[in-house]
Amino acid sequence: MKITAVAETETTTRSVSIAETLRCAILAGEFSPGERMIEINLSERLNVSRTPIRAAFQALAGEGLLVHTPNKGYYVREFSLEDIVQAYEIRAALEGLAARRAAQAGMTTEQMEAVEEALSAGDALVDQEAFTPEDRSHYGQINKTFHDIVHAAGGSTMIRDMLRISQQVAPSSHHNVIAFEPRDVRRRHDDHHRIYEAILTRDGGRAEILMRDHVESVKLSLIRTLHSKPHAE
Amino acid sequence: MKITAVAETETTTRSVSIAETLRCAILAGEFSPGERMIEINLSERLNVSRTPIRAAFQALAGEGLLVHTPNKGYYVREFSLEDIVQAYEIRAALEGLAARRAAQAGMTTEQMEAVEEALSAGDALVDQEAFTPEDRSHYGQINKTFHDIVHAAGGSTMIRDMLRISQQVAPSSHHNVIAFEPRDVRRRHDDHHRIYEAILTRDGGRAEILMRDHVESVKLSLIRTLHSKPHAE
DNA sequence: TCAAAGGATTTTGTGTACAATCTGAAAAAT
DNA sequence: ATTTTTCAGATTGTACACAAAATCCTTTGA
Repeated sequence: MKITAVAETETTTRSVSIAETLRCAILAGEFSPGERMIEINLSERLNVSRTPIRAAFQALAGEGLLVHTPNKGYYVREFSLEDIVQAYEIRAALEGLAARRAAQAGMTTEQMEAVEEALSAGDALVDQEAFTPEDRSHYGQINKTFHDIVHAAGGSTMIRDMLRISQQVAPSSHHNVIAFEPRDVRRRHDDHHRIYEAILTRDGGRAEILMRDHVESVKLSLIRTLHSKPHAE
Repeated sequence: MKITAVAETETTTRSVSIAETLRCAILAGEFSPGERMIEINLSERLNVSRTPIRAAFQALAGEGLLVHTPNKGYYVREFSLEDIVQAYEIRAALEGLAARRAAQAGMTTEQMEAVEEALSAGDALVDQEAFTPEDRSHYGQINKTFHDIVHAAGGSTMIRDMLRISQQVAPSSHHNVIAFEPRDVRRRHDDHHRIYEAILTRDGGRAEILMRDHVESVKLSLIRTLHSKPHAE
């Protein structure tokens, strides 16, 4: 039998790992929106030449995290409030699509178990009077888990790519700013239950409508919040 | 195969103009899906060094026209039938969203005039018994005009970016392959009238539903066509 | 004949030098 | 004082050389 040399070292090129590094740094808010990304600057900080830095910049520009202006360079993309609202609209449309497809295709046993675990954990959390910041962060994770599983179950590669891009639009700073009243969180958690139910019963139309409205409600919360204190930045 | 080089205007860099050149070449089908893009090869044919070629590759990879594998290079992305179907689903969702937003926002006078012109031109075309290939190509342009105006009226920057990507998925070869029966064309042209009417009357919900179904119907045509002659390639 | 092994060739990844362009501040002119 | 001009420094764009990795082809062994 033919055995090709297996078990390669974790060979990733510098360009790829630097792109990963910078992606995390940008998403963590270590660069300000609109900030210019100076090649030689990062080249020194990361101990590589400009070449892999440029490659990483180009990759991140393709993902929409940086914007490029010829002869001027790369800048951290800044999102207007309008951009963020639009991103939620896109997410609503695409996550609705993914939920419908998930209902049509069905979930694997592992996915169902993972969703049920997330739902139970959420049940325990929202059953409190008030939320600590840790609770909020924890619920954020649970929420992400739920949506990720729906994407995995119903999202095609292309849908997931586009969802990833539209999710990057709302930077973490804004995400946390959104005032998540306990009442809103309970309502959204209840949405999760209903969406899962619709998927289980293979009701694609209902899953889609529920998911769309679920995501739209976050958009509306955002608009409401920023409307009541417009200059809260 | 001859690549028509884009004119080197002084206001843009080589990387940008080469990306433009290659984008057109790929969309025109001058490279086969899955084909490996060899840097030095193109570098000689276009009389530049490998550096701007690499930059162009990276940009095109960001747009989804090429895929990159570390240490192996860039390949022309190939789309499975499943990919194409998924792209139509995404388009249906996003174009529906754009139509709703267009209805909510309303159209400018110029946009309305352009749509009405496209609709009239279409009316004249579909009123025939049979279509020549020129007719079909002409109708394709009219169709594109209609959708572009709706995108312009209702699509945010982000929606339009994503639509552009999902429209690139179905290469021209496949596009033309789809058997557009006169009956289907007439039906779709009628859809355009109704969608426009819904936008004019500011009925966002109706505009969205009609547009979604309109795009989905193309998807279904495609599935039907490829099902009846599976190995028509 | 076939498959594995090895090396030569090709191709991509990276560093670096230099050219082209932009930026910002000081100097000159009104 | 304000605007324009100029120019030096900084930054990006491009070419090229070399290193690292993959690919291809020949050779070798059963």
